[in-house]
Amino acid sequence: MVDYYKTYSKFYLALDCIIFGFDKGELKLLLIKRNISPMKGKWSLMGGFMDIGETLDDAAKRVLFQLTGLTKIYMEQLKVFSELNREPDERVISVTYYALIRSSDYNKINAEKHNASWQSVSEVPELVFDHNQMVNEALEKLKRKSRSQPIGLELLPHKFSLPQLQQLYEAIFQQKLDKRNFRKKMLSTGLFKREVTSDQQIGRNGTFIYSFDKKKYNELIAKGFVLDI
Amino acid sequence: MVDYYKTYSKFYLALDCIIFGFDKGELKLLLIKRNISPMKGKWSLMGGFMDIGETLDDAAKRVLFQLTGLTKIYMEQLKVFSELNREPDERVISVTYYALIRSSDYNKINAEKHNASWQSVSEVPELVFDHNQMVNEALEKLKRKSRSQPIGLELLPHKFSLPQLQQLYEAIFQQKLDKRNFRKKMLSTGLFKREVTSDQQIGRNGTFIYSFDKKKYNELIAKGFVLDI
DNA sequence: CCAAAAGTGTTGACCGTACACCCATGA
DNA sequence: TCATGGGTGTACGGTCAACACTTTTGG
Repeated sequence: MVDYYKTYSKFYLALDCIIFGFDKGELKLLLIKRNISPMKGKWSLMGGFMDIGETLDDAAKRVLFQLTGLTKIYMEQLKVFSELNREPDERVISVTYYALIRSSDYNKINAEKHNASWQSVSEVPELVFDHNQMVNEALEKLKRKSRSQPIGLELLPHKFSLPQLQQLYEAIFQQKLDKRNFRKKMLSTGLFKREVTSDQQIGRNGTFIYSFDKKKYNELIAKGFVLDI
Repeated sequence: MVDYYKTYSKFYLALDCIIFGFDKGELKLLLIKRNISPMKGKWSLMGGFMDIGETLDDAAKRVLFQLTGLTKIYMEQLKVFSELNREPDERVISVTYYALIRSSDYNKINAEKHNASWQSVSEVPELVFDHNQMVNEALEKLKRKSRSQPIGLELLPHKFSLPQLQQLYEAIFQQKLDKRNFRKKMLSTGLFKREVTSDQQIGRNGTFIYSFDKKKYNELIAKGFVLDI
């Protein structure tokens, strides 16, 4: 029975993570300078190889943890890349994941240790292999998904201002939005709770702080609600 | 250099195809009764293993061709399934593709040879391994994508009537639609050309036949048009 | 005191939705 | 002749988009 499998080929399986962040009104990517061959010294996505005994999701989490030290990060499988010569020396199939990191977690990342740095998505450098293509696919997916679901919130701190939220969507969709219409639309969902706070770190005095009511959101979703930003 | 890879594990890579069709107002799946172990005699998606020297897209096309004899079929990568024990005897990572087949191509398929048969998506039998989960993911994807893009048209003959088109969307979205509003919306896009035809095969006499203007659609898309059915 | 950023409502246009009857055909 | 299925238009309500001024604060 088991012999049945033996006629088939086996492949190396890699994971590559497209790690998004949002800071100072800009959408960013966490990139590393490779310190291993091949392509040592070139800019690259953070990646790794899959081990026996873990699922792809596990492996992606592990790779992200190695770079950032963070757990409980929003991650989602994107696409598999399998072109014959995508890596020069060996046939490697790469499964991509994209991850969304809150800027409030930035300082926890030991970026120097991995030669990692945040770079604006509007100026992505040339990356190794097919990594630029991976980044483009991830950006498209982020845009598409942001239109119908509030995943963008995974990029903001748990408490945020409406101007911050608007900047985020402007960065994702790459277009200016009308302030009054944006506020109206967001607040009309009833999913944003205004926080009573004396915290002055977010914006200037007079700026209202909100949090997202995830519980209420899930209840609405269960009733067939569609966000549609 | 190349030794660098040698510390990593290799995996069997399988392809599984979720093959949709549309006939007599019903959305269907092409399923096979497995004639090989493991799970011989059980219902299953059509699948196969990836070979050295082909990409995943190539392999998916090959698998689909083996079953249906059809080429130039709409196919898209869906998701990778990698649970540790998803197949009982060996660790196999499976990449799923979904395919959309026009009912006018049905008769070209030599279904008996592969123990294949079309079954309604509303009555999917119990399938081997995690194939039911694959089908559910594919259905969700088909729904989501149909809302913004006319991929459903890949399931219809090139010439079709508006009632046919409406039935298709009703089958995909699992809900009744208003006839007049549906027609208005579709025709207002200007993407459907009424054909002058004496062909009586589609519907009854008096039924207008349309075709989709793909060229015009691509032009509109390029200008930022979003279909939004 | 001046520049920059946050807060706040109204209106007109457009789109989505609800809804009923006639005609032709085939059983 | 009757049941089935295809074709057709209007009116109401709601949502989206455009638009300007005041206040506060930090430099």
